[in-house]
Amino acid sequence: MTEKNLSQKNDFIREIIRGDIAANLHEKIVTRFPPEPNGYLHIGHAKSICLNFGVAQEFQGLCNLRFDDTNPTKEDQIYIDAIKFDLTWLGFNFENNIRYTSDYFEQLYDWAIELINKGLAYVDDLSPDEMRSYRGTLTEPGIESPSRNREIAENLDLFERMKNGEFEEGKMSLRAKIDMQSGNLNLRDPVIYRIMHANHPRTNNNWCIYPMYDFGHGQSDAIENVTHSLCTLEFEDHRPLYEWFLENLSIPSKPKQYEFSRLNLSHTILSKRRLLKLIECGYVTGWNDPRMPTLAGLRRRGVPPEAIRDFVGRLGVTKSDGIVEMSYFENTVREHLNVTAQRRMAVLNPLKIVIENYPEDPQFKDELEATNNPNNEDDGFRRLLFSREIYIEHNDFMENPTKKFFRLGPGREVRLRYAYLIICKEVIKDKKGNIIELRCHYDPASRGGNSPDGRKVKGTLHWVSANHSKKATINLYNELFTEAIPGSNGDWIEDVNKTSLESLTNCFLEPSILDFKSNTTIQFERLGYFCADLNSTQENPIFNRTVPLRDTWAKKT
RNA sequence: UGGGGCGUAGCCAAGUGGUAAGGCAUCGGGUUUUGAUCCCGUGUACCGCAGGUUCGAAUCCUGCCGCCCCAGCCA
Repeated sequence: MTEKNLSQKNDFIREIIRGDIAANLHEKIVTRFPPEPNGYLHIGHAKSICLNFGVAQEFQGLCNLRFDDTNPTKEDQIYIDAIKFDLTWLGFNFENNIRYTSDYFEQLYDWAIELINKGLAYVDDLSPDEMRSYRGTLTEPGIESPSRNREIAENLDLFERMKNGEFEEGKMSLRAKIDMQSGNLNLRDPVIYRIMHANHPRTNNNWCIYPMYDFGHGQSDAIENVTHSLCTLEFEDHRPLYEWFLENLSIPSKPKQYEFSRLNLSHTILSKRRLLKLIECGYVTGWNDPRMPTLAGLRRRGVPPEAIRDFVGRLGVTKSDGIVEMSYFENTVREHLNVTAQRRMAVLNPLKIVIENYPEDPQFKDELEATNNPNNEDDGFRRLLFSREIYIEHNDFMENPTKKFFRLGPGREVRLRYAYLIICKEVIKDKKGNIIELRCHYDPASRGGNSPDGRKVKGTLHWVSANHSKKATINLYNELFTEAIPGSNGDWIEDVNKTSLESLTNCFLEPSILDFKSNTTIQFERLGYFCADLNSTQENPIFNRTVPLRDTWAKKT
């Protein structure tokens, strides 16, 4: 499905919304994307982003970006900034709809007091350990805390003192009074406020008690008049609690929560906790390492945002959790790049060729014309300088060619793309027997790569002029994990791919490649899609491989 | 022996009682100055299993099996 018929998307969530609209339930559809600013956005978030913003767009509604900042010990302004940047890059506008759960701290506090006054919440002085043992287990009911029947007045007083900073962290907490027998552990008197003597990125030292997710989320939705609160499957059994608060509080609206399955991608991990560990342990260089499935990593790798949007759109939205093959993602990326990327030539592992019958005069200027993008005439042509000494890819030559190898070999003729037909006359080796140079002859009549007499050449090779090309470093990225599902045979960290990065430092680029900035991905013909790294300079060019071209030849051999 | 979900080809996924869409992958073939792209073709899916209802069930009922999530003062 392409983005053009986005409106045709049909999944259980959109079905529910259409039903609600038909039943005239809402004036306007409102959704929200609620990241916790404790890490960078990854492609799994992109699914939620496209769903929430997409739904709002399709039904002429609204989608708020709401930072769920209720845990100051884990959150940071740098993440808030990074999330905004990534969201904009992905192509979504939220400037007028930014919210923070911390905007509602005052209201949330009042609601907590409302709950106390209704006898539906109490201050507990159980320690975290005690609370755990009182909670029971999956199969045994919990037992009630001794504090459970504290007088309302005392609860009010204690809660006020919690707020005033009279207690240490962990000494007191505010709990909802629900049901210690419930089969749903979330309903066994969940903590709704805890003490944290921590500085908050936005409210600074105004508070030393902070609401828990369950107490903050639904009510924030209600404040924002969210109609459809879309979250992932693991929150399914939080829904009764979500509804319990809305039921028992004087809230302004009644949002509904719906859950869909989160995205799992093979050969990578989509967990902020684990991603952070990869960084901390030095397996990658940071959140924006090109191997990371983060939006920042994918961007640096050269993946266009359109491809990400299209990819998550193709997956659909369901409640069944599966694992999507990485190759599916790569294919979507190739599909976009194939039509948009300009073509250039670069040689990764150079093998020098001297064309013996080519003019030796250094003043001789031989300019050839090359198409920039066969899929887009508007990209026009460029001029390529040819010369007597060129580089081709080392593996485009075989001294003893196998039957189906149709590239260069002794006595064989191939075409140099946009240039000439050449024949290999001699193979030159060093003392160890390594091939270090080829001596060839070219056919002047084949200029442009044409075959003047109609003779067939099976191979067309990319090349670069030895004297005119620019030396560069090229990073080839492979899968971050060797296992499709990291950790399926033990510790996930053991499955980190030791060769996820191959850095080649003796590569040669056609000069015009240096004109491309890191936000433009181009194709190196016959190799793949590449883009300039963030740290690339004119003096020290560095290019990252976004994704290789499909290679059915390599596959067979 | 608790609660909540999910189970349609290798992967994603339509389907909502009338006799199994589509995409990706795979494998063939054609075109090609990128072994890319493009174009054609290619799958016996015991619709988790077993019963039942029905003229007819992936779709309804019952029972079973498998997988995922939940015992943070994380989100």
